[in-house]
Amino acid sequence: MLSSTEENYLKAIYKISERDNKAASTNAISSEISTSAASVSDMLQRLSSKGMTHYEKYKGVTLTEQGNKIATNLIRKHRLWEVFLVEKLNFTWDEVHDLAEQLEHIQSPDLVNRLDQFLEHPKFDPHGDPIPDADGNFTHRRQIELTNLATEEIGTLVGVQEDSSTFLKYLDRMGLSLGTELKVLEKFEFDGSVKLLVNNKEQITISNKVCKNLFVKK
Amino acid sequence: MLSSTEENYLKAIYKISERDNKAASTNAISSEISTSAASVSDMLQRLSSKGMTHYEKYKGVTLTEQGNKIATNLIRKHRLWEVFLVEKLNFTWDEVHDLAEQLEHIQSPDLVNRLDQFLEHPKFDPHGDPIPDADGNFTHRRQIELTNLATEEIGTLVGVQEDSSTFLKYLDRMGLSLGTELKVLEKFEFDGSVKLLVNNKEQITISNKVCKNLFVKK
DNA sequence: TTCTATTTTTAGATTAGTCTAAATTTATTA
DNA sequence: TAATAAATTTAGACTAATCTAAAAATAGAA
Ligand SMILES: [Mn+2]
Ligand SMILES: [Mn+2]
Ligand SMILES: [Mn+2]
Ligand SMILES: [Mn+2]
Repeated sequence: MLSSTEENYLKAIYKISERDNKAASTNAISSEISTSAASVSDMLQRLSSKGMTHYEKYKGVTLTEQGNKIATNLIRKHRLWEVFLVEKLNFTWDEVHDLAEQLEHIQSPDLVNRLDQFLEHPKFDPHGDPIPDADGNFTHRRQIELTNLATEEIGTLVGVQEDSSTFLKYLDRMGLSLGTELKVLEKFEFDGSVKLLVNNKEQITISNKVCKNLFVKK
Repeated sequence: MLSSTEENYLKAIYKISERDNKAASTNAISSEISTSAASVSDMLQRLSSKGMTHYEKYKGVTLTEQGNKIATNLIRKHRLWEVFLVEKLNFTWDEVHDLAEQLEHIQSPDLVNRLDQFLEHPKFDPHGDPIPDADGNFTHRRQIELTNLATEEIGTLVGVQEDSSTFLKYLDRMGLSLGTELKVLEKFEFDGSVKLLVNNKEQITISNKVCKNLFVKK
């Protein structure tokens, strides 16, 4: 049984390895969880002695099968709780992440599966991220960055890269939510901003930075 | 903001003070939370310096208004989560306590009230214990120990003293649950055991120890 | 009231997780 | 390839929470 702290390290390693497709470096973990590199270095040795990670000094760290299983299960719990908070308790999508960060550490063999059943086995969380099943398998979805949509092409918003509260609130203000249909009207080469037709109604212009954080399905 | 550990001390102090109607002693707390008296003594000084308790060396400890508020809110959260687990996730009443012990420490100003709303403001938890409202007020119910029911009297089972899994499972086996109607058929003076008519159907005999753990409403 | 038993507190040590500063290793650049 | 920069690890210290053993205070009994 791992502590919440140890679990958070596993999650960070999982996230970084997936993003960069290589072993997670001490510094990467350090900035991911806002902890000093010295503390991270220390923890990596402990996690390895517990069989959670493969670690060679100065070479970075990867998850063992066991570590991967725990990390995946944490993600499963995190995302299921987010669905619960939005669907059942009517929280908004920008409010649930921090709460899920706490709830994902609740220890119970049964709870997560009962929650899954209660929510009717959702495949995606409120931010469009896939929820792994009990065996750790993710539903894969063909999605592309909005920046890769050509002029006149149409896509449906299915996910976001970032899930900071400020970004999500900005999307709400712009009338953008998961399922929204977007048509690219014009792409401005100057700064990469894009003019969109939203749900065949309003026209809005969003910056390149926003574009890069939106995933659509053609 | 207090740690889970500190919160558990406040809960223990609350529980003991209520039960014994006096300041909680170091030893009482020690046995309540299975921690050495030395550790308790140490923690009591810390809690007092944080304004959570009134503490005088060798004289025991009581909660301040602030400490009381936090303890009451923990009980509120604990019991609401128990209702959630039983009503929504179909856990049995003997499975939920340990999970609620974890869930009660989730920090969120909003969560508990939304949960309360989602559950439609339950007044009692699955063990018949009252759930305090947002202001800390408990619903009081006139209930008596089953041992105080005379022969031929009828009562409805509304609560249990103990909520250990073994006791609750025993009650399940005997066909006893909250709401069950009980008629006292015979009281055996020899060992204090009692013969009951359950829901006007079966007859069972239960020990004095069991009797003392059951609350009924006439 | 005085001795003894019980309760409580203090002293000193331990573990997890963290930090800063210093040392070491690896990577980059001239 | 040698010097320098960056990344990583080690050393040493701190806090929260715990323990055991010892000291001190209180309560109970003779
Ligand atoms: Mn999240
Ligand atoms: Mn999410
Ligand atoms: Mn309980
Ligand atoms: Mn209960």
